Amino acid sequence: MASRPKATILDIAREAGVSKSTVSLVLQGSDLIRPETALKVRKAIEDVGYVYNRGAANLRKAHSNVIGMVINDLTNPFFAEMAVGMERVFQSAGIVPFIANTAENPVRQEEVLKSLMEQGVAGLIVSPARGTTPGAFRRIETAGLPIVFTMRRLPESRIPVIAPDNHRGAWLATAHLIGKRHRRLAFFGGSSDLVVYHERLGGFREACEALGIAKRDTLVVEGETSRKGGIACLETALAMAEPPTAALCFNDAVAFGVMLALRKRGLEPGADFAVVGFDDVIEAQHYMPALTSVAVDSAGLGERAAHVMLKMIQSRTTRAEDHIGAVNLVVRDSCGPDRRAGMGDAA
Amino acid sequence: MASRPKATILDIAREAGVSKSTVSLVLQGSDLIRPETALKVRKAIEDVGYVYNRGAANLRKAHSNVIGMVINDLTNPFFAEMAVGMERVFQSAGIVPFIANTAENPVRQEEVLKSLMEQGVAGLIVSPARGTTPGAFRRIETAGLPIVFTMRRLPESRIPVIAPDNHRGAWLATAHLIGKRHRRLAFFGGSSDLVVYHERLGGFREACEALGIAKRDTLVVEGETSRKGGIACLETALAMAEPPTAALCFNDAVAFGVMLALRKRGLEPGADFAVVGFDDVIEAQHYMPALTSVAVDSAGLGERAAHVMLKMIQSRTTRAEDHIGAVNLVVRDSCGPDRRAGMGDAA
DNA sequence: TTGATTTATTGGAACGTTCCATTTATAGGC
DNA sequence: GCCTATAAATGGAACGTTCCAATAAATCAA
Repeated sequence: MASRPKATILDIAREAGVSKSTVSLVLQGSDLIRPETALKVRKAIEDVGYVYNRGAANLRKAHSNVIGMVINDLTNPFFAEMAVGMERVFQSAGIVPFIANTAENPVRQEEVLKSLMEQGVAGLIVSPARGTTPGAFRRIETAGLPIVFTMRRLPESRIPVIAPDNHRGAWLATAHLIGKRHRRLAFFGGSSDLVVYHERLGGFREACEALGIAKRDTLVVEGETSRKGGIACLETALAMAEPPTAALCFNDAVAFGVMLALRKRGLEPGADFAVVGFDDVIEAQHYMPALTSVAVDSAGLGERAAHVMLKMIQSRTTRAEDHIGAVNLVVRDSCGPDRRAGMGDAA
Repeated sequence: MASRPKATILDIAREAGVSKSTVSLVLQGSDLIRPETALKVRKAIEDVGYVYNRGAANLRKAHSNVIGMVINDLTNPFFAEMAVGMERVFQSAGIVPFIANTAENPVRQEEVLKSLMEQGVAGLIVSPARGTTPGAFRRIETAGLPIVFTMRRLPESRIPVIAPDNHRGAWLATAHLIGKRHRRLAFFGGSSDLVVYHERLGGFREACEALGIAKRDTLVVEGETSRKGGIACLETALAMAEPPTAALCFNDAVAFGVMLALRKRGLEPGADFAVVGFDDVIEAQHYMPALTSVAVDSAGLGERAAHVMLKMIQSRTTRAEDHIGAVNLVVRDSCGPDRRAGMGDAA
């Protein structure tokens, strides 16, 4: 019961009547060992309740087989799905990734990265926390540790990025709204300290311009990227003199918030006000009404990132191509045509 | 750029013109070192781009400061919240927990546990995967490693458990339904290989019996603990000769599925069929109609589990009290009275 | 000045592995 | 029988820390 001094390969060696080197070789599955000897050793390993000390091994081997995944928000199903996609790939490569959550806190992120590095990880996949300072990854870069970013990029960093085509996604969604006869459009949620925000907002703006929506007929409301943020955005938008009739939301959480706020005001999402989300989390298809959203295949991007990381480790390089994942607009029930525009047409 | 041989305390010592012992002491913040010397050393640390090798340190120190959290399903917001609760506690204790996902796969769980142990974790918090074999944790127990279970318990294990009061929660929810005049009740979702299932179903059964619902008027449908499972459960239930008018669901995901299936059949959840969930995930309050559910405070239980773990590590013990968390029923809009019963009364 | 005491610093062994260079045992060729 | 080739097993140094015991330097009491 009491934790006796834990067994080492020397204990195994004694138990099996061989040398520590032999035990080491058995542990590594070497074929230099006679099968009967290996069997004997394996039995001893069981008997003494041995657990391998990877720390000691890494001291000699230099390269571990653990990879760190640093996620900005695990409670967001979008990032959770991405993490699971990565895990799938690593599992089949015989690697156990350790996940750490930063909760969008750059300080926490710093601690987490430090700890992971001290642990001697072979590589790092990071979805950076909001407000990450540009220098936060310099230590890692100078250490020559393979690292990739997912979903988010940092302003002037040269670290490879695996992310969806935010610009095109926003463009598609905006074009869809315009195609439904909406003429006064809003962009809801997000804040300008995120590169993703600029990408999505940029797509929105360009689509508006290209498809003949005047700048004065567009409204941009920054806000939290959560349901609460969405609720707030809608409130401010509807308080305007000439409120928009449709909104592209920074992400699905914001969109859900907008739909809730509409309902609370007795308005029907889709019929009375069109809303499009971004990310297409699983909940999107289950909401009432089902949410039209830009699908980014988070799990697929996670897998991709994992593959890139594996290749980097294998080829001992610290460079890799960026990958911009395809997106597509999944049209559901949350954006009918602008009613007033419709009526105007018919009349 | 190319990864030069990484710096060690010896490099620092040379750079700063002191001995490695001095560097080691500085690293540990010892007050045996003259402040000016410490400063000099710290500068050298920066200059050579040193990263601490915890593996090497653990070789001597025996006790690491990393804790493993093994979660059965990170994509389930219920478990994600719990994980975040734990993290909060560990963070303020200066500990970085490593999270690993098992995706309800006992084989994967085995790998993950092995890897965590090899890494030399100081303790383990585990939410066991479904179908975990009873012997899966023997290695850990014999190693004398502190371990606690959260949310789920194993049949004959003596490992401490932090879990909600499932029995009472189910009792409360069932009583609520009966109080709403429902007389034919169902229990939807879950499967009997989970202890939690028996606890919740037991609460349901006892409440029925105590409050005068005959066993033949209750229906139990096993199923996946997901939306899909909920949909399937409702289908089979409504295909019965005398279908139930209300259901307690194994968890919220099942409840969401049931509500979706009702809508698909043109029935209104709440008015036409009452549904109660379990866990009270954040989405519950945002659904239409808002879901009545048994709140278990997953984040709180996570925090509790983390505290227990810290205490175990600190007191070098492997035993701890079980903790059964209080639950309470959050009544929202998803269960009106049985219409027929109501009409019968009025007539 | 000398010896005792305190304050800073240091060398060296130890931790549990891996892996190279050896040694020992086994087999084959003649 | 001896020599060589192959197969199997082994000892020892090294990896980067910590920490004890020891030393060196500074301070103090006499």
